[in-house]
Amino acid sequence: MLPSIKCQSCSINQLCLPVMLVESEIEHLDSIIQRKKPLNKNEMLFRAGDDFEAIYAVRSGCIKSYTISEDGVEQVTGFHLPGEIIGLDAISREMHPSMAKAIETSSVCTIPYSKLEMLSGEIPGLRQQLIRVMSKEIHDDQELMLLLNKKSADERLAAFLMNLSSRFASRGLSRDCFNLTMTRNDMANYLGLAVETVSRLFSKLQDRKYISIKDKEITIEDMTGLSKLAGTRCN
Amino acid sequence: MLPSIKCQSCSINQLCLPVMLVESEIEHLDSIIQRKKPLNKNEMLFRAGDDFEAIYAVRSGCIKSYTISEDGVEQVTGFHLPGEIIGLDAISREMHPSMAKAIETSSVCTIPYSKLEMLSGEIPGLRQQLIRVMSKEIHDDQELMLLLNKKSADERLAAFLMNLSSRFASRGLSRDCFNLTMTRNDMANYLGLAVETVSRLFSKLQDRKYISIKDKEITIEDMTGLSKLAGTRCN
DNA sequence: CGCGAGATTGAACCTGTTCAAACCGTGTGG
DNA sequence: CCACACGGTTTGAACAGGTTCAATCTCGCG
Repeated sequence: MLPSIKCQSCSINQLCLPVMLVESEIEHLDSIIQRKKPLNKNEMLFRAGDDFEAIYAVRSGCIKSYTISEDGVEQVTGFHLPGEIIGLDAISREMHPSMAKAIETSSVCTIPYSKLEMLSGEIPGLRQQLIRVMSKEIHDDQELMLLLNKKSADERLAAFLMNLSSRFASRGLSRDCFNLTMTRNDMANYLGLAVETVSRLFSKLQDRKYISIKDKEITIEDMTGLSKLAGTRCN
Repeated sequence: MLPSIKCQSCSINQLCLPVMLVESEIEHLDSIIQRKKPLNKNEMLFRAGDDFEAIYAVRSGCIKSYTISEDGVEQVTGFHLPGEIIGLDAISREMHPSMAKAIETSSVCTIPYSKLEMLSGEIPGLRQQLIRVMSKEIHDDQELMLLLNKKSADERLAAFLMNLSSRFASRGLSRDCFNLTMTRNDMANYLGLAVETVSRLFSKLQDRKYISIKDKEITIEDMTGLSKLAGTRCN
């Protein structure tokens, strides 16, 4: 518990649950939130089958969420950046159907759901924001389905990079230079491709001067080109 | 407006928003719901870009929801049976990002969102159920992503049929004999396959006595076999 | 009867997978 | 301090699942 960190002063509170709240309401929300010590790389936040107690807001770092099918195949369902909420898929069954793991040192805010649910009865703005966040997740998932179902490997990777880029930008970070903290494996899994394919595509995108990569750091050299690739083009 | 139809007497109210409500609350909910005349086959319920006014509950028939990407490619995102709620992806942007069309004669209940939002401040059970429905949709979408990303064509079709089967069963209908109201094209699109592939797979599943098809009516002859196919197997 | 949308079947093709090998960087223990 | 092991990445070559294109079939409907 780190009492010094509060929603009121959190740099990303405009991306998170407090968006529509006034000062006094934020204080109220803040009072139910628990903040534990940061998770180390590869540490689990929750596992499939765990009782549903709380939803989580990413404060820093990056959390990977994924499911495992009966036959043991892993499916990465998302990479969550600061301000994003995790665990919403657990509400309906009161049990986590998916897992969440830190892919780099990350801190999260724990929001006990029963308290949030009560509070949302009192604060209309909180209720609205929670529902908006869920609605956005539904919408984003549908976009992802389109991506996975209808696009070629090139388009998928380009779209993935553009998506990351704009999410970093909306957090006040650079839109054309950022770290790819996840492994090639995780990316490939998320995009429904083989690792080898992703690796080849990175090489190709570099050859064609769309991007350049140094270690984990990617620089988008030709944003319009890449976005065109993500959209319509086929090769 | 058909005043004779009410949530209180609706045969599927235990699958719909009223699940957790007591009689008086259901009445209240019912009072804000509008019921128009049924939609004909191929009639649109809403279009992408439409202002978000309401969410919809399917009462009878089947509604297909789908998106269209910038480059005009259609992606079917779901087939909605009675009791299911449509339009939840529109809340966050106050605009419909997707389309919904009746694929057979269907009736829907229109639930004006501003009124629902207000009512959900007064009725905790309604708020909870709305959030559960959204949570379930998030979860279902993730399962679908796994299906599209990690499974072979055979597994996809088998899983699709099993999914329909169990949804019909939970509506008190036969779990092993039902109508496939959607076209092969829609199924293929939804599953991320070519029409031809779906057609071939149906033939194959019939040859191997998993199912039999007569016109639009499918009978599942070997439920355990089909579910095994949907799960682990590969050919 | 004949038209047209949807469904089925066949055959060639292509994108992305799989298998295999090598490479690179980092942390660990002798 | 170096050797080595190991996870992650890259590259090459063969393979396969599903697509694409084209032709035919079926059925409902004017």
